[in-house]
Amino acid sequence: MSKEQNSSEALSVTADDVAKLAGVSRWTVNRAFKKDASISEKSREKVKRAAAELGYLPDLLAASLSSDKSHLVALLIDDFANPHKLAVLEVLTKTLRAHGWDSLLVSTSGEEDATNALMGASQRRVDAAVMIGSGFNDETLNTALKSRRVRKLIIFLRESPLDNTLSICVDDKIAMGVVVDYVLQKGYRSPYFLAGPQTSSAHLSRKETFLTQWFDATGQTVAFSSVASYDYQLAYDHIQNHFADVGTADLPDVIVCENDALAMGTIDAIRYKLGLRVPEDIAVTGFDDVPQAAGPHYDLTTYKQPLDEMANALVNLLKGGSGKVGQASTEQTSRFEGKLVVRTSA
Amino acid sequence: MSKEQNSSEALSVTADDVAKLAGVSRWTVNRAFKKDASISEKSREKVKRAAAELGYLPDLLAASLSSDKSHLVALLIDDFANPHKLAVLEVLTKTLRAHGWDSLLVSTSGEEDATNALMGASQRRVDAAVMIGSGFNDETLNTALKSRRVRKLIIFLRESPLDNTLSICVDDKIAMGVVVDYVLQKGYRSPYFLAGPQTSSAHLSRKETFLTQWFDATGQTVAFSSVASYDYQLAYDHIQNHFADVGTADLPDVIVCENDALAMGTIDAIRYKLGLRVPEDIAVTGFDDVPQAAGPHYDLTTYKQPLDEMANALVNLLKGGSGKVGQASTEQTSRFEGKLVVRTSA
DNA sequence: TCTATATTTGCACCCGTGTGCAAGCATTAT
DNA sequence: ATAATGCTTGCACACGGGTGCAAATATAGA
Repeated sequence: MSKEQNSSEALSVTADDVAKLAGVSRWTVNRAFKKDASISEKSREKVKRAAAELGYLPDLLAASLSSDKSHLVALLIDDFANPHKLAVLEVLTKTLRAHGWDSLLVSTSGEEDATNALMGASQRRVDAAVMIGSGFNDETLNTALKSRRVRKLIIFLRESPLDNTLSICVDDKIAMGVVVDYVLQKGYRSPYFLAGPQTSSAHLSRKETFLTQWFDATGQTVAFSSVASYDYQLAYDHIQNHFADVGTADLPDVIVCENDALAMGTIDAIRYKLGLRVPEDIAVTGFDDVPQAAGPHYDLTTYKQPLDEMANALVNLLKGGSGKVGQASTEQTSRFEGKLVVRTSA
Repeated sequence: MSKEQNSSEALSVTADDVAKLAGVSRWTVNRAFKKDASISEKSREKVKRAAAELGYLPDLLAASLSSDKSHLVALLIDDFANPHKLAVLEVLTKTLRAHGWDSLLVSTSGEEDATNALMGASQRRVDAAVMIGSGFNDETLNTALKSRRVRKLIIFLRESPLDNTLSICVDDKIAMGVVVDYVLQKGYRSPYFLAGPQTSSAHLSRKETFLTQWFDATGQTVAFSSVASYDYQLAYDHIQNHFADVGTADLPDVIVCENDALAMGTIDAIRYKLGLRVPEDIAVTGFDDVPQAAGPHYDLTTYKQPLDEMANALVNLLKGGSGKVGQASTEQTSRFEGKLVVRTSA
């Protein structure tokens, strides 16, 4: 029986112990574990062998403390309703770990909590905080920035609304251009745009980009509405209510959704509440390409973001050292180009 | 130093700085931030004010190093395909944070990687490692345990196969009992069980529990099969292939799935490949109650685990208590009771 | 008022590793 | 063989705060 799961001595194997066994100094032990350290192969061999025998591994806490580099990144998420987040988390944690960073996952609820979370992360000396998604409004970011306790603040999957933060996201202009082209080419003429929460910032949203581009191409304005969060259920309810009493002639022929979560709610509302067919009566497009979108039920035409590439960009940013919080730069935003995944929903 | 600080200065505000400003010693500053410390309200006030002015927050790295408590928990996940994981992550991170723990998210791919991940986490002195899900086999766990570098190893959502690990999971016996009762009560007589990966351990799987209980209730054995991972697509393909050439008379009247991911794949295969109806031709049950299960498309009858309760149990375990809240035993496995969510799929 | 007791405060030492420098050693050129 | 050069190695000091104990102060009891 092991109420005590481990022996305490195993945990306290320190570089000194290894040094004694290997007959070298503690610092030589240290160097044996450092990649580009100046140490002879012979010593390294010797140390590694001793370390293995004792089960020694360098203590990252102590290392972080003295080197002032934690190799820790905080991932802040406020919206766990969107299944896309799971894919994002997977890519980010795997990519980061492959490059030597560990991920601190922090879920935040509400805006002021985001600031708390950021402060908490900073207490762990994270090398960077990555805010994933859209629920973080400008207020939050501003407060966070003012506190000045986070080394790097990176907005992931969203255009940065402030000029002193870094941002990694898809190029909405290109993306929406592709969607507009596709929708037009398929012959749809009266689109409806379903957007998520509208932030107060003046930056161009995906919705506005679509509306503008559609207007440029056709001279027509696009009807739209937005729901309070990127939530399946909200989209479902909204579409149902919004189009319940609309005559067939006035229905859109395609509903362009800001992401897949909304698109899936839209499709189900069209089918199960409006009693119409997708895509015959109303077509639907999404954004993200979540796993469910590929299933036979939704079979969603959607725009896929190059997550791997974007994760690598994040690592690059971490390695780069540029882009300190509060430091203005002209390359604050890295925009990426994804690709349209055509399926049968539109 | 003026009130205005640039970012690099702000990061290095230390307890000494606050002490100087407040006119006390560093240790008093420290106590002001500790809950049950012996310190007068007056001093605490004074220190807090000074700390606020400087923007001081105690450094968790240093604290962890010297106190040997990191207040960090590693969450190991190897299966990001299952949307249920997102809900689990949300509950765990929120609950842990509410109790003062941060979460290190580690995604592992493959068995040997799990051991690496565990070692990596131990280098950060995590208070505990929580292995979430099913992909971790006994070999992995054994290796991890042998290394003895992790303080506490907790298996979440799965029965622990070893006797020196802790486990927090749903009581499969009760859960499957509820499912068996429900299926019987609805009049289904020829069930089929679709299981996920079968671990080599001798512990009772959900599948075997169902089979046993069904046999006890009806004297009939249940046909079953298993797929290599809890994956929508695998279930979809498997059901499609398995039942493609089966005559209508030989089809099961209900397919009991080990979790919702499999159930959703099963439903879509039944509808889109076999061309049959759910539940009229074949009913389907799941396990987990993922958000998608509630949608009108699947509208899945499924068994919901009490995640909040289980997360609290985890916290309890971390605090040194037993798994079950308010229970003082040193049981290795804490089993919880969920509830059946009845919808229209069965 | 004075001592007995409880509460606050300060301090030496420790946690385990990184950094820059200088001494030690080996290798090569003269 | 000797000096110049380049690797290796050891070391003092730092990182920021926790712990237990002793000194200092406040409170209570007589």
